[in-house]
Amino acid sequence: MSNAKQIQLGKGPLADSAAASLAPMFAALSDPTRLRLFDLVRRAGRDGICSCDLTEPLDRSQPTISHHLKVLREAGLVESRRDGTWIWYSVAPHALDAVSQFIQR
Amino acid sequence: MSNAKQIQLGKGPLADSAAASLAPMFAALSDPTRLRLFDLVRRAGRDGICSCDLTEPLDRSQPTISHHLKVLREAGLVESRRDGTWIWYSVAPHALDAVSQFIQR
DNA sequence: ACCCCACATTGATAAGTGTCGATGTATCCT
DNA sequence: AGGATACATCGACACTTATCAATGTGGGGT
Repeated sequence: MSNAKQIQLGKGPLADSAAASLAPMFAALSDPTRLRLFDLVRRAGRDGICSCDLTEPLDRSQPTISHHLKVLREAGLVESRRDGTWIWYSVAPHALDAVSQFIQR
Repeated sequence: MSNAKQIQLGKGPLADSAAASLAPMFAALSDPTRLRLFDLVRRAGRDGICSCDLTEPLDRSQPTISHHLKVLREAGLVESRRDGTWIWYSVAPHALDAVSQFIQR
């Protein structure tokens, strides 16, 4: 199932509900560490990237990375897939569609 | 003079400095009230919109709106122009260029 | 000079956030 | 079963933030 929210961006002023749905996505990208984290995941493409390969390049503790990944996941920007001991993260399909739609409008 | 930061988005992983420059822009849009505020300013086009016309539709106090406008201004997203007693806000040129560039990359 | 209006700033408060060490949990291997 | 590894959760801390009432500021108008 998809975690993506259906955000209705009509032609009129931005609705209260649309703003409430959009804001968390921007919030998920509002931290430098999380931005780089998302960038690393995105670069990994379809296969995704193992969480264990994210801790070192970002110079943060394992719990901190885990926390940020959770934020990205709950914002619907990334997905996780379990593979034995490892967990692979990849960009959720249409992750940035709503954001992109708002930006160019 | 322009308040826009020159953000270098190369081909490699998102640099620490780029993330640090980009994050505040996302942060400026990470609040529902501020999102709608920015949307209202953007809809006003070149002429801009008076601050006094923003308080009522957003259902927030005057100091709160003033605070949010300051955040948007310091993020380089909007500009202000004084006209007697009133202050007119408009979208800064190329305001969302860096954000847009990051999104589609 | 005076008052009114538009807006900014201050101070306060409640809530949220980034970070880490410690601990918990799940999976694999032997 | 027992140990090792990958990841999540908890608890704590310092810091930030969204909000408002009260107050400050600065430009008209009379």
